[in-house]
Amino acid sequence: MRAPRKTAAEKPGTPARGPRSRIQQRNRQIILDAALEVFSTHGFRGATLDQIASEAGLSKPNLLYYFDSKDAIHRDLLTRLLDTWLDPLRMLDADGEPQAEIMAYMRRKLEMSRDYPRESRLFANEILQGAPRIEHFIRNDLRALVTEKAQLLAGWSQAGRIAPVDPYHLIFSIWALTQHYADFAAQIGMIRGDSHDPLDGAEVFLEQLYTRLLAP
Amino acid sequence: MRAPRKTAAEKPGTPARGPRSRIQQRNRQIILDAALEVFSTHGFRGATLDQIASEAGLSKPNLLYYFDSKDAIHRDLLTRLLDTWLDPLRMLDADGEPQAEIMAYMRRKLEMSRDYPRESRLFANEILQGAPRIEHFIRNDLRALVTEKAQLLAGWSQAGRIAPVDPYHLIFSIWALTQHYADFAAQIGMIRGDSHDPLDGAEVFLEQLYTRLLAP
DNA sequence: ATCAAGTTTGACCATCCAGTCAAGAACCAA
DNA sequence: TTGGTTCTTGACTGGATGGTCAAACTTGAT
Repeated sequence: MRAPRKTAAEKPGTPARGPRSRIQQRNRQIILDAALEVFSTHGFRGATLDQIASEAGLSKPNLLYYFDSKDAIHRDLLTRLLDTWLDPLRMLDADGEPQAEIMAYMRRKLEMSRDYPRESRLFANEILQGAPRIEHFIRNDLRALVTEKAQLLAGWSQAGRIAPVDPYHLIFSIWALTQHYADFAAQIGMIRGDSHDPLDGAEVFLEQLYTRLLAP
Repeated sequence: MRAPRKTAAEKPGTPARGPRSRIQQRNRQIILDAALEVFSTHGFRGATLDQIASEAGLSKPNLLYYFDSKDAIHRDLLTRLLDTWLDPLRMLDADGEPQAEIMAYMRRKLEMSRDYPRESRLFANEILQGAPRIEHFIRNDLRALVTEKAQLLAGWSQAGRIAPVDPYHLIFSIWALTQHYADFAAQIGMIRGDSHDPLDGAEVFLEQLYTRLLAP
């Protein structure tokens, strides 16, 4: 009776599956959205359940009716995030035109900073703290994907299809440049004026940068 | 008797000045160093006085003999950091050779990521949270400096001495690319292997990048 | 050696906060 | 309408944490 719809498939640790009532689905979504807002700006320890509850317009015990713990909410957010975090890089196509592929990857990452800045900050917070909760993801999934794509990039370099560049630093540079617009948005806003869109001009600049960097 | 050497010059808010005993100087330094370690990885809320005390090898009440509060330690760290945070950009010389000046600025920032990664992460944490404690610094000091240097860069662009680039995004790109190696060091380490120096190859890559970007 | 000032700490307090619980309210199928 | 299920919450608990304090210890100038 503690957790709703407790079925065999919903053991703790197993992501909750199966059908949920409309109220369940709606409130879980509201809670996750509120929690994303709070966790992404205050970090895990800095966030309180009361803050999240207030942001969600629900009572604190009510949150804990839908999620087992503060940690469970955070874990859920991270899990959903990581599921899609790799997609842009995964789409880098070995059969495509090298420059266009890299440019498209950069554009996809920039879009993520524009459309999901809170997710980016949640991730940044996690890395800053030493990535304690996603270490396995980085060491396994992310590492494997980066290694694979770095080899692809290295191949393009050696074939003279792009300039000879260190493929790892090329990937890191795309992460750094695109995520900066989400993670440091507060700073950029204060410098350029808060009404100014932080990403204004970013795409043109980054296209210019990578066009010049990659030209063979 | 609560605070040591309480003189008129040491009102709260005023940075403590005047002579301090050797023990004072030594222990304040030890505390600040321990606090930097803890704050930079766990953030302000995530850090506890017990953690800092343990890291410093002192008792918790002893910390509070040297600093009025947890907040005061954090404020002290930030103040010291901001004092030097602007220096690399400030040194960008209007009378120098444009490309060499920008390259030297990039190198100075990269050096800071190498030599002071904890300070970089402390700063990053603060910005992620919306920069509540350093808003005035960013809106005033940093904003003025960036505006000034952006005009300098714009002048160089218009004079054809460097390629025509958006000066603000040029500055942001240097921040993003250099600070990434400090702020996301954990991720880089997990991908490239923890024994590998995260900054290995970074300087060469960034020189290549900015050489190609800035060539008129 | 002496003693006043500076330094250290065990014990303590007040608050905050994650999580519990039992009772009540809303919902829905029959 | 009825009765069981799902949802909601006020009141509470235990532990963590920032901060206090008085007493004890150390230091150094005389």
